[in-house]
Amino acid sequence: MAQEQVKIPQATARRLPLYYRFLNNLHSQGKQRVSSAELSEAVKVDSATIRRDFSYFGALGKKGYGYNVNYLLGFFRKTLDQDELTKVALIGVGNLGTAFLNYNFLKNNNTKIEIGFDVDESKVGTAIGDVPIYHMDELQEKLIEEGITVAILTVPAPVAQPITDSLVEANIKGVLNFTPARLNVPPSIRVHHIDLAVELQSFVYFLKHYPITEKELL
Amino acid sequence: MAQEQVKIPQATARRLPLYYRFLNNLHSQGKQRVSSAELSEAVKVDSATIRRDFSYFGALGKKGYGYNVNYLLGFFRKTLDQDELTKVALIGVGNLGTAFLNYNFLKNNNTKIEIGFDVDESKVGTAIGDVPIYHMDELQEKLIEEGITVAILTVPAPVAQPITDSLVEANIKGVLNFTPARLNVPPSIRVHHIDLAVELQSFVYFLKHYPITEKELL
DNA sequence: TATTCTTTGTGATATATTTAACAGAACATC
DNA sequence: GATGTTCTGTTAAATATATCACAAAGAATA
Repeated sequence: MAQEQVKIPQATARRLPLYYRFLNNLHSQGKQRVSSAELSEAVKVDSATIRRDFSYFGALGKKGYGYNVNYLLGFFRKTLDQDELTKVALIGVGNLGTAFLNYNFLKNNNTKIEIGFDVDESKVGTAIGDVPIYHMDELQEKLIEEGITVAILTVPAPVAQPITDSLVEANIKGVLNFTPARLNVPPSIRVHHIDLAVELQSFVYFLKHYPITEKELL
Repeated sequence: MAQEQVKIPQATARRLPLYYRFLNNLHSQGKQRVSSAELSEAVKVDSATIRRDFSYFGALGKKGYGYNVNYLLGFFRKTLDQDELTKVALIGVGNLGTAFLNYNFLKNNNTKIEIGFDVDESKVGTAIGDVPIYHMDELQEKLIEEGITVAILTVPAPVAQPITDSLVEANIKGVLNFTPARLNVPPSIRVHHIDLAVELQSFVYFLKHYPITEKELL
């Protein structure tokens, strides 16, 4: 498993998949080179931040030229383990879950939803976006069988914790939690929480209380 | 429109809706008081961070006692403008959009999706979770008519920019963008970008490259 | 009332992240 | 080549965020 020499800041790590996607776009548009300023325009991240981010991986660009799209893409492919597939399970095939299944992470990706689970008998046995749906009763068995260690949790809030306990027993290592519940897990397990209601509410709060500054208007 | 005396840090502002929700939970469980340590356990935020967050609004607690749930709830209700409803439009009634419509922000909320838009004729004229769906052609007319200034964008990536341009013309002030596209908008308009694919990919990157530290295992 | 216990609010500090600014390397042009 | 231009990589500084640690206020108990 690839491990950086020097630890990459988390903020940088979060932007890597974004850079990767836009580099892919540029590549398929036939672009050969790109400057941090151009990339900044596309991904809406300050160009100094982009240069700094890239510099954690060494000198990837050339002064006066910019970055070679192919080279950068190849580099990130390796760095982001694009060759090594991570299998993901989706727990809860409601509207949000179905959105994930239909998205199913396009081409060029190292991440694939392999299996879905729900309690709804009308969904069990079907496939959505080529992903087979199993009954929640088979959760542990199937996860262990497939060696899946990452789960996306899109179930109703009241069952989030019991299902998480079950995931933990099935040896899961990370849970991407889209329910409003805050999960209790052993410290060896990573949970990342994305709360759509909170996102909307804090966005509205920002709109009301944080007027656009002079500086931003420039 | 309420405006703080002192600017609240953004990180704090993002946590406010979370606190508010958990305080509501406590209240409906009949709890009278809560300490920062208890709240910390529930929302998974360090207790010192919670105390600091609260302290931006003044001395809301009592030493040796904690916080009075009712008082705090009342205070946040005012602070978060829970009495003033913000109307939101949902653009794009696919799976993700439908998830939002069905969620529709429960009781006690200052945020409500009032109207949805899609191009799919089979959806136009129906209502999902009590929210009426109109054709995208009527976007500008309806938004202006209803005085809606916040939009959730859940459309396919290729149409994200043209639709955003249309939203801007209709006087929208904020866009919560769930498409992978990075939007170009005038500087007076706020965009918050939530990219589900990037979230998943960077989460997987974390799992692989950031082993749990000693400290976290305590 | 005296004593002990609890828990806040915050100064001090640590950690993390962003941004400005620019020297110098490499490109482009003549 | 010589000259001017472009654009990186990075130093320094600013900004933002989180956490420790503890005095002091008040609650609880005896």
